[in-house]
Amino acid sequence: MPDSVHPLSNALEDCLEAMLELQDLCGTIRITDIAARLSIAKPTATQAVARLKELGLARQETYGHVELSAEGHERASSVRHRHRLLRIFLSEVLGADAETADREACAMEHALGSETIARIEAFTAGFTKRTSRQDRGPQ
Amino acid sequence: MPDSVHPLSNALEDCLEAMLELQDLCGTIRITDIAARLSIAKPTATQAVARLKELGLARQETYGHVELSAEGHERASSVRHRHRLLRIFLSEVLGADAETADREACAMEHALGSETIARIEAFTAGFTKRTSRQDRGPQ
DNA sequence: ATGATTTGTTAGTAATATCTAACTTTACCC
DNA sequence: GGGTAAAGTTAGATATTACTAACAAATCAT
Repeated sequence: MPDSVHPLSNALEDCLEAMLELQDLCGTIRITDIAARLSIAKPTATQAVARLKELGLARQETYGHVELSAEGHERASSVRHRHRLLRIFLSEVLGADAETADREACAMEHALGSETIARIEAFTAGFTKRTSRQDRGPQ
Repeated sequence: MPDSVHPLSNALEDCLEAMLELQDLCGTIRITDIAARLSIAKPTATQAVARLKELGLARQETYGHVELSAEGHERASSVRHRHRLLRIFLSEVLGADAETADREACAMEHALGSETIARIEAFTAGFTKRTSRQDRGPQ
């Protein structure tokens, strides 16, 4: 492991998450696409990637394409997991509309520790089961 | 109204909240106490208050004591309300320990819109009622 | 009332996250 | 293959939030 569990800023976590999504969606990660996805200017994306490189979470040779390191991929997956979970919680459990759920999931994903995330996960799972069993279900 | 609903940064919302608590606890608001409550250096507190003054949310004559304006008080109350609600939600509904609930409520309070806050409020109220009616309750 | 303590401010620095403008590379097309 | 378009970088500026060190003002206690 390159470095212990340095906490990342919101901006860097968002960048990692965008990178993972782009990886899965396009097969490659480009500065321009990161910038578009996060609605930031390209130089801002360049700089964020530079920081992630310093932290050992990304790799890129100048003017080349960007890659997540193993650790970067892990961190990114964790962020994405939180995001998805919170989105579901906000929409399914609380009844928020899709757009609000996504926006606020993105804001919350940086605020909660893994313990709380696990609690929300369990709670959401229970809620969904309870709710989907319309009236009587299996006993 | 001095200014429309300028969104405030987390730091400024935290400052307003601390000021309101100090107002209620001590009757006065001092830079030193704001700094202590937020665990920031005194010059940082001075600076935050200066910004709040510019925004019409606080009043203070140099070296004098600090006050919330009517609008500042409103905003502060809103932040505190969110904080308290989220703390209850995290501890009562999700079962987080008191310390975690408070810390993460403080982080979440800046991330959620009033609509979502209202949803959490309703949900928590329902949950508490449902849960406190131990087994049978009325009917 | 004066000297020491506490409180508050100023000044200067740093890190983060932004931006725009200008430049350099790379890629693509004919 | 050479020129344009797209992608990426560099440089320089700004705002926010934070700090420490040094100073000024207010309070307090004897």
